[in-house]
Amino acid sequence: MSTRRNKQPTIIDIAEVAGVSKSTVARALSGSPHIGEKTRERVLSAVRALGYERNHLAHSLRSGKTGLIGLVIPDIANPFWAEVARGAQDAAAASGASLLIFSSDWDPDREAHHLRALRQARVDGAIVNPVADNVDGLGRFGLPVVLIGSSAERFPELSSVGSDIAQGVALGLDHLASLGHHRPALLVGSANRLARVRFMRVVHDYCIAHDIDPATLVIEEGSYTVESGRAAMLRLLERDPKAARCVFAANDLMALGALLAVREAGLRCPDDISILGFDGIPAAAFSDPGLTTIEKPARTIGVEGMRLLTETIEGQLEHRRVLLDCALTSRGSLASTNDSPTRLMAVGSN
Amino acid sequence: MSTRRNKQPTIIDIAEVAGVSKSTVARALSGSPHIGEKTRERVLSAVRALGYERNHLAHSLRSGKTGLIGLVIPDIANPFWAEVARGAQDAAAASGASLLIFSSDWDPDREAHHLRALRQARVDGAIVNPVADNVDGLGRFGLPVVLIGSSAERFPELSSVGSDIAQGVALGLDHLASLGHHRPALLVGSANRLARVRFMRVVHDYCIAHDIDPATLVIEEGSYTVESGRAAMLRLLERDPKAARCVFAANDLMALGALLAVREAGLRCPDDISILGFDGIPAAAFSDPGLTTIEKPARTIGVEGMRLLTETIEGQLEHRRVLLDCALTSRGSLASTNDSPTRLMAVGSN
DNA sequence: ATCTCGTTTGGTAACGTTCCCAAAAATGGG
DNA sequence: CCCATTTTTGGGAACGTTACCAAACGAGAT
Repeated sequence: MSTRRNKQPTIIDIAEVAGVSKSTVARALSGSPHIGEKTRERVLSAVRALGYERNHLAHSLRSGKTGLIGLVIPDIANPFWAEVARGAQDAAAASGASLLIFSSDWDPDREAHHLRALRQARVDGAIVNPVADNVDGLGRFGLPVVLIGSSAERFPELSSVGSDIAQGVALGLDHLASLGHHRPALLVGSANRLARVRFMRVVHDYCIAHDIDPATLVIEEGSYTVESGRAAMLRLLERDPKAARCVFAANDLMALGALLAVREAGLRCPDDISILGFDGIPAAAFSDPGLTTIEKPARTIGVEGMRLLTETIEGQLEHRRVLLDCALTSRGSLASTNDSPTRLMAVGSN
Repeated sequence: MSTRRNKQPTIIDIAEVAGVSKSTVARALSGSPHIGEKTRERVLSAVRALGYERNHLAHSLRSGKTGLIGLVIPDIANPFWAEVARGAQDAAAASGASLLIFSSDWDPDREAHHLRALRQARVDGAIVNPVADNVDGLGRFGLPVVLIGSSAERFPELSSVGSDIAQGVALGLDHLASLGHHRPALLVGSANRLARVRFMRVVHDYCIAHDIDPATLVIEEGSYTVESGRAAMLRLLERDPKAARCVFAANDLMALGALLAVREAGLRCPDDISILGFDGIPAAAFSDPGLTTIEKPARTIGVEGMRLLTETIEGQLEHRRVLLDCALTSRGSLASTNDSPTRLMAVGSN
C-alpha cells in the first residue's frame, strides 16, 4: 500500500503521506475554500515532496475538458501557415491550452482523417482551414470550430477569421493603378482551388467598379509554388513579350517564381516588369529586388482564431466573422510606367 | 437508460443497442478472437448506426498510452524548424500518433514549462531540441526522449539525431578552398549559444587539420537573424573593405542578411564577395544570386527523430546517436578567386 | 450541559475504457 | 443423453480524477 515505485504519484499517494483522504487532497489542489489552512499546507508540502503532477487524462475524462485544441492547416512547412500556427500557439499557451497541429496537404481525405483524430482525442475545439468542398465533414464535426483563411466564407454558419482579400486586392490594384499599371497580368492558382475562384471574383468586382473589362485581363495559371510561378511567367513572356509590363501574383511563392523567370529571360524587375505578390512571407524580403506584396496578417489570424475559439467554447460567443485588413509592404519590385522606357529597349536588344 | 442525446455514444450505448454487454463490445472493437462471428457483426453495425468513436481519453487512462508525442523546438515559424516539424508529423501520422508542438523561443524557462505540460498531458514521449544548459530539466523528464539538432551532444546518455555539422563544415570549407578561398570570414551566432561554440570548434579542428592558423580568421557575431547578418556584414566591410572576399555564415538567415548588406554597400555577390550559407532554408533559393549553402536534412531529422522515439518507447532501442550528412546545394553565391579581378575595381570605383 | 449552526472532512459514485475471471452456452466423445 | 472441453459471454474492478452528500467536528447560544 506504500507509494508505487517508478510511477508518477497520484492524489492517493499524497493522501497517504499527508494523512488525509483523497477528497481533501483534491480540495487543496483545486484551491477550494472548504478546507482548513493547516491541512492545506500539509497537503501542499506532500505534493512538493513527492513531485506530484496531476494526471491530465483523468482530469479530462472526469471534467470533459481536455485543454487540447486542434489546428488543421494545409502545410506546417509553408511559411504562411507556420506563421499562423505560431500565432495560434502563442495564444493557446497564454490560456494554458496545447495545440495539436495537423497538415492536410490540401487533401480532403487527409482533412477528414485529421478531424476524426481530433474528435477521438476529445479536443475542446478546432481551428481549421477547410479545403475545397467537404461541407459535410465540418458540419458533423460536432465540436466548436473556428475557420481560418480564405475558404471560410463557404461556411457562413461557422465563426471564422481571415484576411480581407477584397480589401487586399483593392489595395494592390489601386497601388498598381497609381503607378500606371491599369491592366496587370494575373498569376492565379489552380482552377479547382477555392482560393482561385475567390481571388478572381474579387478582381472581377474591382474591375467592374473601375470601368475595366475583366475579359481583357491576361491570366496565367500556377499551383501556388515557386516552380509553377516561374513556369507561368515564362509562358506569359512567350505569349507576348512586350504586353506584360506588370504581374499581380495570387501568392508570394508564385511571385518569387515569376521573379526568377524574369531574370532568366534576361529582363529586369522592376525596370522591365513590375511584380506584386500576395501573402507577405518572410522570403519576400530577401529577393532582389525585394518583393512588394500585399501582406496578410498571418500571425494575427492565428491569435484571433484562437481567441474566437476560446470564446465559442466558453459559450460567450454565438457566431462571428472577423476580417483583418491586409497591408501593402513596399519593397522594390514595382516601377511606374513612366520610368525609363528606354531601359526596356536596351535590355530587349541585349 | 436510453441513448443520451447530444453526446458522443459510448460502448455502453452500443451494448444496449446490440443487446450485449460492454465487454463484448470491447472485444468486437479490439478485434479479439474470443467472439462469435454474428455477434461481432451485430456490434459493428450498431457502431456504424450510432456513429461511435472510441474515447481516446478513457482508453489512454486505462492503457497508459496516449498516442501523443511532444515536440519542443525553438520556433515553429522558423523555416528550418517548421521543416523538421513537418517530417516528425508525417512520421507520427504514419504510426497513428499525434504531435503536440511547442515553441521554446530558445528560453530555458519556456522549455521547462513546456516539458512540464507534456508530462502532465501524459505524452508517450518527446522530441526535444534542448536549449543551452538546462541539463537537469531533461534528466528528470522521466519519459522517453529523443534529442534533435545541434545541442544534442551535450546529453550523451540520451538518444539523438542531428546533422553532422563537422561533415557539413568540412564540406563547405573544402569547397571554398577548391575555389581559392582558404580563409573565409566567419559570421557566427551569439556567444552564449551552444551552436556557436560547436560551429567554432568544428572550424577550429578543420583549420588545425589543414595547417591554417585559426587565430587569423576574421569573425563577426550575429544572432541568427537576417537583420543581425546584415549588420555583421556591414561591420565586416567597414573593418576592412578589401579583406573580405568570402564569407561563411553559420546559418542561412545571416547569409541572406549578408547578401543584402553586400548589395547595399554597392558591391556584388559573387563577383566581389562570395557567400556560403548553412541550413538550406527554402528562401535561399529565391535570393539573387541564389544562395549556395550547406543543406541540413531538416525533414529527415524530424522523420528519424520520430522513428528513434518510437523504437525507444517500444523498448526495442536502448540508446543511439544518429548523424545525418549535410549536402552542398550550389546556387550562385560563390565565385572562384580567379574570376574577373578587374570587376572588383570597376565596382569599387562606382 | 444541550442544541444548533457552520466549517472541515471522508466515503462513494461517476467519467469510458480495458482486462481478468467466472459463468453460460455450444461442441464433441463416450 | 450426460459429462468434459472449448468457445463465447457477462460481471466486476481498475486507471486517476472530480463532485456530491453525509458524517464529524468545533464553537457559540441557550
